[in-house]
Amino acid sequence: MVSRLKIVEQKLEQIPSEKEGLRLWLRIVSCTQMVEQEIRTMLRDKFDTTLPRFELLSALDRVPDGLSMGELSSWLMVTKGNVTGIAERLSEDGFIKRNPTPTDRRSFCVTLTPKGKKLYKEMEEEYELLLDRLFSDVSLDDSDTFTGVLAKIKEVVEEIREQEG
Amino acid sequence: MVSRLKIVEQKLEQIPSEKEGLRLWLRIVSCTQMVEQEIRTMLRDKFDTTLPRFELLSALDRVPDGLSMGELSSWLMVTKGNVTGIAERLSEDGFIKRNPTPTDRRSFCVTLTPKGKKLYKEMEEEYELLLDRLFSDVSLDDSDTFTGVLAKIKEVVEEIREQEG
DNA sequence: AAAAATAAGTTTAATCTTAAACTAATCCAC
DNA sequence: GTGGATTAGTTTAAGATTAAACTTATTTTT
Repeated sequence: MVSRLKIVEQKLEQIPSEKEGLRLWLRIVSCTQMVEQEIRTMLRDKFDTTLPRFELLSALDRVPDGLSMGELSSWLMVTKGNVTGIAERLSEDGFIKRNPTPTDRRSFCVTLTPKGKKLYKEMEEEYELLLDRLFSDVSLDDSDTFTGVLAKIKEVVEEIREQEG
Repeated sequence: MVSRLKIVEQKLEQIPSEKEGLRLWLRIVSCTQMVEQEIRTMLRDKFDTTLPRFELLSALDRVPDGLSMGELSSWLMVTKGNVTGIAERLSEDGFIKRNPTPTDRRSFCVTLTPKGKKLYKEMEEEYELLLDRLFSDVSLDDSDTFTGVLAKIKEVVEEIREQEG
């Protein structure tokens, strides 16, 4: 049977080098999963919370006037139903508030409560500390190239979406 | 309220430029989510299946001798409990088989059935076609830089894990 | 060889996630 | 202003995901 430690490397070694797109994609995915795991572990150990909850609070912190459920869904790139659930639990715990919108009775304006703001500030500090540490070895030049590649990929996705629906 | 289309861009604009690590991380995450969404949609529309199921079949296809549940868990970078569930459903549908291991009665050697192999081959073709398309604009040079950056980040994660757990 | 430690895999309980169907409110065309 | 389309958000049903507790088997220690 296959050696345990080499599993992830083996994954890439077995891909023919002409499949450059596939190799690159698998590298991105595994890196992303590793970094996310670090963030999750930190959030759980230090704040007994989850990444989706943190991300929702983070969105609200950046837009002090609040966001609607649909805007949160776009911002977080998850379905509206998903936002409903996370927001419900955060609301029960008193971290966010769903304010009615005067101009549209279907809509809410979701904002952080003082309690939520306070918690977020504490989490944000640890979060940015962790990211600084994780990305410390990436030079500004590399970062620029990297950003450019990501932008290209996103553009292609957007093109495909326009073409196909 | 905030314009719908610009939500994701606004997310990045609001981050101070000195927080380079954070910016880069958010770009990676949003790109990854977009690409994953395309893959998920393709798998659902064309094969009525999900990404985790595809990934498990993919792992088994690359190691014809089979993988244990624990190896699948490492390969896919998810918990063992998660693998149990996905493998159970794939097994019910007749795409994989869990063979007993003669040397260890606790362990299984999971392999693709002929039906599973056939399905995977069809999916693989579409999958690679999609990835080629998505990554077509990325030059080999950029790809190298990109891979280098990803490797650096992974190394840092591994260092942190050695230090702390 | 018995006891203790480790390892493989499952189970549990909770949360996350999605797509699709749904309800209610708003908008728009006429 | 009525009727049809759109939009905001929820609900539903199924699957994915996790961490922690657990069961059983293997290995190590003494």
